[in-house]
Amino acid sequence: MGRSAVNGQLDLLLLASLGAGEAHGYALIARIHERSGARLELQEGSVYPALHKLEATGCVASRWADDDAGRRRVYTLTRAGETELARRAEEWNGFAAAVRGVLGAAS
Amino acid sequence: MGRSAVNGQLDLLLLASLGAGEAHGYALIARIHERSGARLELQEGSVYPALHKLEATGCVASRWADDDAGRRRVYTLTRAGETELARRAEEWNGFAAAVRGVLGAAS
DNA sequence: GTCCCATACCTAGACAATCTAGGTATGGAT
DNA sequence: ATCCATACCTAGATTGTCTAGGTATGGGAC
Repeated sequence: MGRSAVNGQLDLLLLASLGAGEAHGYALIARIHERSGARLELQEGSVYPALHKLEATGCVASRWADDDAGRRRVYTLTRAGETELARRAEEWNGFAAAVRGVLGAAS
Repeated sequence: MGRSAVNGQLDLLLLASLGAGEAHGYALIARIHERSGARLELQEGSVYPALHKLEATGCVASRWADDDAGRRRVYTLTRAGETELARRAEEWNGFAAAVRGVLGAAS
C-alpha cells in the first residue's frame, strides 16, 4: 500500500482520536499526525469514507458546524463508539503481542 | 478480513520465523501459531503465495527435501532476506509506536 | 487391502481496506 | 484578482489476504 500504511487500524486510530474530544475530519488527520510522532500521514480519501462508515455503524455522530471558518462536519464518539474503541484497542494489543512473540523468538 | 488478520505483517512474520532456522511452509504455520501464543492461525492459501513472492524477490531460497515424509519444500532466509527482515522489523516497531502514541493520548 | 485422515503443497478468484487522483467550495492573504 | 490553505467528497484502482477449491503421499484403523 501507500506510504503511511495504517494496516487495518484506521478505525481504531480515528475512534481513539475522537476519544480525546470531538473534531472534524481535517483536524483528525492533524491530530493523528501529531500524536503518532509525525509517523502517520492519513489521506483525506481514506479518512472521510472511514468516518462515513463509522457513522453508518453508529460509532460516531456528526453535525454541521457553520461557523465563520466555513462548513465543517464535527464528529463525536457515541456510546457504541466507546465500546468499539475498547474492543479494537484490545484486539490491537493482542495482535501486537502476537507479533512481538514471533519477532522476539528470532532475535 | 478473516479471523487471523495479519494486517500486512505476513512477510515480516514469515521472515522472522525463518530467522529462527530453515523450515517448510506447513511448519512455518505451526511455528507462528506457537510463538504468537496461538493468536495467529495463518492459512495455507496465504502462506504459500507469500513464500513464492519472497523467493521471487530473493528474500528466501528453497530446495526440495525428498525424505521419507514425502515431498517438502524447505525455505531458508537469504542474506537479502535478513536485511529485509531488519527493515520490516524496524518499520513495524515504528508503526506500533505510532499507534501507541495515538492510543495513549486517549486513555 | 482399502478407507480415511494428517501432512504437505498449490492456485484462481473473491473480498475488503486503503490509496490515488481527481473534484467542489470558502475565506484570507497578497 | 489571484492564489493558497482549509475543508469536504467520491469513483475507481490497487493490494494483501482469505476462501475454497484442488493434488499427492504415507500411516493407521478396520
